[in-house]
Amino acid sequence: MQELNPLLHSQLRLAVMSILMNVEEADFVYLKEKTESTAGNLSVQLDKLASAGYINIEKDMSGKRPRTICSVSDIGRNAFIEYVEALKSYINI
Amino acid sequence: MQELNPLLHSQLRLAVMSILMNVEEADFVYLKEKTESTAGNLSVQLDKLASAGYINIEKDMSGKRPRTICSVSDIGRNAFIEYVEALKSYINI
DNA sequence: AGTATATTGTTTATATTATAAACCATTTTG
DNA sequence: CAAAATGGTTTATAATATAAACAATATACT
Repeated sequence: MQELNPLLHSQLRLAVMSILMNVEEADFVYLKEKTESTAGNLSVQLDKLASAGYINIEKDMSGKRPRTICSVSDIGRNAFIEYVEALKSYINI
Repeated sequence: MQELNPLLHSQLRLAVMSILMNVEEADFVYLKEKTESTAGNLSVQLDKLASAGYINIEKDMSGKRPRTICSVSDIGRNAFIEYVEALKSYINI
């Protein structure tokens, strides 16, 4: 059986990646609402994805309020695709 | 976003369920080899699946060596199917 | 104007989970 | 008979996810 990338095999991180795979970019607040997560949890998981190079995080302080903008990187996109392939071997689709 | 049943969203437990979905039954040794897990880890995860009623465990001591035989229950089968459906909303298949 | 509340996060603490190490009973092998 | 293998379980440790507490600024209220 193939191994499931542990970084992606987490509900919240998978949700974030899933969203980012389908949009150019998404900010912290949007991700928080979409995933229905707490800010703390989201913050931690975004850091992990960024540390692995799966997403790019840009902190924009130019506006009145801080804004954290995330987008998936090529590495992240490939990892996600590989994860999905591995997953398919568990659930027969 | 739908929630992913935490009991199934674990690599080893998912692997076990995935195997059991496709066979009548499987014993401890077979599951251990297929999943390449340690005995301790497998023992714990099988217990969890059994506690949730997802699998039936029959301990056969009739032979020379003990034998632990597992099979998926109806509850487990339904939970697995639901899990897969939820998962599909994350990875667009 | 000054205080209260909301926004946008981060950091730290706690609970849960997964994993591995240690152990036990029996059985086979040399 | 002693040593190793089989088939596990129990307990300890490491990793992870989650939540609670905190901080800095911005907006709203009186």
